[in-house]
Amino acid sequence: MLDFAILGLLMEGPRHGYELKHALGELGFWKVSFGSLYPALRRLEKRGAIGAIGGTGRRKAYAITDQGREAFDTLLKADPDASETDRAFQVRLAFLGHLPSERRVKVLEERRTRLSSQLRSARNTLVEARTARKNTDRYRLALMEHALRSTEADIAWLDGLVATERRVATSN
Amino acid sequence: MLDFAILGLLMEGPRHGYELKHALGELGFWKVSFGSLYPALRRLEKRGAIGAIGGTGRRKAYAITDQGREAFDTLLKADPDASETDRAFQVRLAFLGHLPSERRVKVLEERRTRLSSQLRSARNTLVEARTARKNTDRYRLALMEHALRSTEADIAWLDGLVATERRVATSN
DNA sequence: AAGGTGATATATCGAATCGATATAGACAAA
DNA sequence: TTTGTCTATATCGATTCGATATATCACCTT
Repeated sequence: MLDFAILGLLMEGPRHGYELKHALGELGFWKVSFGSLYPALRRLEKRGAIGAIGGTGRRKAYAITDQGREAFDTLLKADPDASETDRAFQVRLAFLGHLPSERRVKVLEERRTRLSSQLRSARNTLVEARTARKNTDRYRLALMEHALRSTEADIAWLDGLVATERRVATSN
Repeated sequence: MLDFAILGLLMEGPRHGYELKHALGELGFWKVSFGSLYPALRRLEKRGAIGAIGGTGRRKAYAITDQGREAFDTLLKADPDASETDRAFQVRLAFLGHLPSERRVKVLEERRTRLSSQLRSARNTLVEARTARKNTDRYRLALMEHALRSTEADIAWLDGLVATERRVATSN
């Protein structure tokens, strides 16, 4: 998924490593480490998906190649399987604009389905943990409740995104 | 941190691997993989922090040793440095009950400080991204806004925990 | 009783990622 | 000049992940 993210960012123009790290970090959900980033750049370069173009001084700017654009498209269009990570979804979301509108809604709704089922099982676990007989630690209960509420918030957020997407789509 | 989590769970009694995985998963923030868990168990066993006690049939139950209890205590009391991961904090929180009340409040407030500064920089990034001249993609803006709101929610949650902790502490 | 199925449980592999650290140029301040 | 801070690339060892293999147990069906 880091490869996908790098390709996505380079779709908008050349960047060097440090810039890519910051651009990813600004999205708010992934402070990628140098130990991941630089090896990934070399991976992509070896595959011919990106190419180093001369940067200023010590900087080493990379640009996406035609082959890289193809790889990005493939990853973008591959429909996310059920086991997709939170992070994988967020990366996908960051570049969702590259997909046509119907596809976007589909991605969002699949994610919603997944979160809903997570929510259901989290609720079950929580009511169990609350039974006096288990006597779960206060802080652990707090963690469970917080995770549950975060998931609820995520679902509401997704609903908002779907609503916006439909509104924008029909207004065209 | 996985080691810490395992030790913490074993503080309450012997468990086998599968149980540990589920117990961690139920906390809602970490679905640890077998590829992490079993090597961790062996790591801890080699260090003498845990010991295998005969489990039923195919199960291999582990119990914490005196040395393990010491290791747990050390990790518990080590004050978290600024670079502590989200996950590290959550694990710490899961076992915060083992600390005396004043210490708990300190941990919570340090975390709050950290999140506040994250929030500030996220806000700055967001207003920048919103300027017309940058013309940031809609979904990327949505991600940034969502991350920001999640952080706000986390802070509010922490405030609640601190309030509860103080209330409980003074009522004793 | 025999066979099938699904949940439980341990184990291991290669790859991705992390966190820490080293190095060094650019630029500013003292 | 020296000192320090920010930018930038790079690499190391350890951790964690995701996938997969394998075996056992519990339960159901025939």
